[in-house]
Amino acid sequence: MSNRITAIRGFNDILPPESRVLSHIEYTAIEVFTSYGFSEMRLPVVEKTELFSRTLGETTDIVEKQMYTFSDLSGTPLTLRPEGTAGVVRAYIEHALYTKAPIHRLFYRGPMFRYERPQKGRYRQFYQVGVEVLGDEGPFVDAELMEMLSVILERVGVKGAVFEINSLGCPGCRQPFRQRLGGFLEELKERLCGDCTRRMERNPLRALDCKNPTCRELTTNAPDIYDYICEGCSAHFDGLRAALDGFGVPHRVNHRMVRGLDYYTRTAFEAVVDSPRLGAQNTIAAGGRYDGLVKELGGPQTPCFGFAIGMERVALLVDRSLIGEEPLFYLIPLGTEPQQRAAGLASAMRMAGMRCMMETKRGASLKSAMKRADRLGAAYVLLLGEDEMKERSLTVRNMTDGTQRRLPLDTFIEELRQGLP
RNA sequence: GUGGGCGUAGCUCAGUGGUUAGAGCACUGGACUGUGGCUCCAGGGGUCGGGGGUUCGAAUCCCCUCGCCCACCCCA
Repeated sequence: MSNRITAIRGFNDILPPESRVLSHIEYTAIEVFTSYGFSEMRLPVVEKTELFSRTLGETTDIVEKQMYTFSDLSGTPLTLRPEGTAGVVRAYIEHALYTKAPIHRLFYRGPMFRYERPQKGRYRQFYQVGVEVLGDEGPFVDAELMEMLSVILERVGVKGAVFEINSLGCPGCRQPFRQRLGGFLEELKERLCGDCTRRMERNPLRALDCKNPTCRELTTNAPDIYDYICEGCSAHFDGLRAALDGFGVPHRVNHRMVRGLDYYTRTAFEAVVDSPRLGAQNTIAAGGRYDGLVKELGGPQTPCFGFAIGMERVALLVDRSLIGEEPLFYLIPLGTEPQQRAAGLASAMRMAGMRCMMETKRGASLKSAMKRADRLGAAYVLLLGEDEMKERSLTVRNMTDGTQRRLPLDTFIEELRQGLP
């Protein structure tokens, strides 16, 4: 047992029935995305390391210590994608999509990888579905996409999500603010917690997000980004709030919210849920605007907005009773002649869109076959034995209430589909 | 990277120095030879996470190690 090969830390096998929850979220999200005009982009899971180190920021945690980086046999440094946006932008430029339409609405899905210590709602391989709008400067789309996200959450039964929004300004106005904030923190250096003194150099904005009560106290009078952002950014943020009101999306301004990636500009947001089911986590989806990224990667200046949903986190909150399942029909043939006949019947049922399984164990007793049907959660058992064959019929047993009736072989599919007994 | 909790059957766990390590659930079969769930009976299944030590004797005590979970950090 101990020398068996197991999956590696933070890489989980997602088995039924849990896998169904993930599929349900993904399916729902894609359906909603599609209704908002998004199309799928299928992207590689591995990219050149440089793509991430350049776009996410050299000093971000992800780039510094969370990337799965390795060299392939040719010696090229590669990285398992830690997030989706960089790849989308890379592909957008590589295929010159900006020459094909002024605005693109794209979505992606799949696993992301970050080397972190796993805990509830956080894994080394985790799944996201995300969207990106490229070529629209907002702020109306920003709000539209948040509204789209709220629709998805509502459909999968996640209650109590709050949208926290903030403006991070643009490179022009963020720089002075950062400096001013750096100076402010410098003076408090001795009294701030260890984490915050470390944050000061790397990313001073993070200190604003510290949970330590002393730090919170000390930073109550910290400079507010609102006093620094330029007119354009300020108008954009006001526009966003108005648009959110227009869409009826409840939101909360959080001037201290910070994003972990450097490429964000202006709008940043998080969908936050306060629930013990999420463990220490509270963000289930997040995103924002990245108006400078396309240009930085060699494309034309292109304003963009996007977000990603953390599927495992949403899975912790979904209302599982909303995940419906088609009834399962379990076909049990008894004897050689019925067995030969059964394959055709099962095939016809499946063709008609019904979910059907057959007892495949040869010579199994009816009792054990019934037991298997029960365990598989069959809604109905279809019994085909010598008696039935003689009168060209089928015994249908309702596994919930135990009632049975005979239906003719020629018409039973029709009858079952019309009204389930 | 740091801290805490936990590793005994497929799962949930009992057993804290003394025969051959147990229970419930699950699995297979039977009672009930064409009828599941409830009941009863039987059966299969264990390097007690791994290694070392103490002891006449270790699942149990000591040391080391690996793994899982949770939290910090950070994030989806």
